[in-house]
Amino acid sequence: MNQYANLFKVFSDPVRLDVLQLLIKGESCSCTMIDQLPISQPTLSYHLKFIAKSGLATSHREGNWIKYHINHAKIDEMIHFLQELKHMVAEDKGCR
Amino acid sequence: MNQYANLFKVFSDPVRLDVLQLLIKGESCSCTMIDQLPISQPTLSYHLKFIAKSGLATSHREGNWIKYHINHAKIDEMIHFLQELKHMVAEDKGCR
DNA sequence: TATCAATATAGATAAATATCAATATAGAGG
DNA sequence: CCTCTATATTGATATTTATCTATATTGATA
Repeated sequence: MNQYANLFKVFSDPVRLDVLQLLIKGESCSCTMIDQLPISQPTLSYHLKFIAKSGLATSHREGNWIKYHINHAKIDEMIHFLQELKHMVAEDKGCR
Repeated sequence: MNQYANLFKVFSDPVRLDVLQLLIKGESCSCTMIDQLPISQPTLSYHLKFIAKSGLATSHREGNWIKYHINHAKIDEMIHFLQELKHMVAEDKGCR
C-alpha cells in the first residue's frame, strides 16, 4: 500500500509532472530537459532520482550522459490500482 | 496540470489511501471509519477535508452525521490522465 | 594525466505536511 | 434553552519536501 503511495507521490508535484511528460515525450537526457524547465540542474537531478527510485524510470550511462527512460509498466500498475479500487465499491454501510 | 498534481497528492499518503478505500467500500461516516484507522478524530477530519477539497469526495449533513461519498468521476479522470500520458510516447530525442 | 562536461551530492533553508490535544460549533432531542 | 453527540477548527510541533549555491564525482578525450 505504501508502495502505491510512493508511486502517486511522484505525480503529486507540478514540476515532477512536467519532468514525467518530457520523459514520455522522448527526452531522455537531463541536458535537454533542463532548458525546458524553470529549475536548477541539481533540482532536476533530485527529481529524476526521485522518479527513478519509485521505479517509474530507469537510468543508465551512455558516454558522457545519463539516459533516463520511463517505465510504462509502472504507469500500468497505477491504472490497474485505480481500476481495482473502483471495483471495491459497496453499498453504503450507514452509521453505528 | 496543478489540478492533477492535487488529485494525485490525495493518493500519496498511506493513511489517506486507507481512508479512500474505506469510502469506496461503503463507509460514509467518520464515526465508523475512525474505529478502523490508527489516527485521532481531528486527523481523520483533516484528511476527509483534504479529500473533499480535491473533488474526490463530496459531503452532506444527514441529521447528526456528515456523510462522505466518493466521486467516481474524479478517479476516472485520473485513469484517463494516465492513459493520455502513455499516448504521448515519442522516439528518443537524444542529447544536444 | 590534466582538463572538461555532465551529473550527483552536501549543506542550508523556507515552506508544506501530518499529527495531536484542547476547544469550538452545530444540529437533535428532550 | 440545555445538553449531548458528531464533526470541525485552533494552535503547537516534529517531519518531510523542494529548492538553491557550492562542491564533488565520474568518464571522455586531448
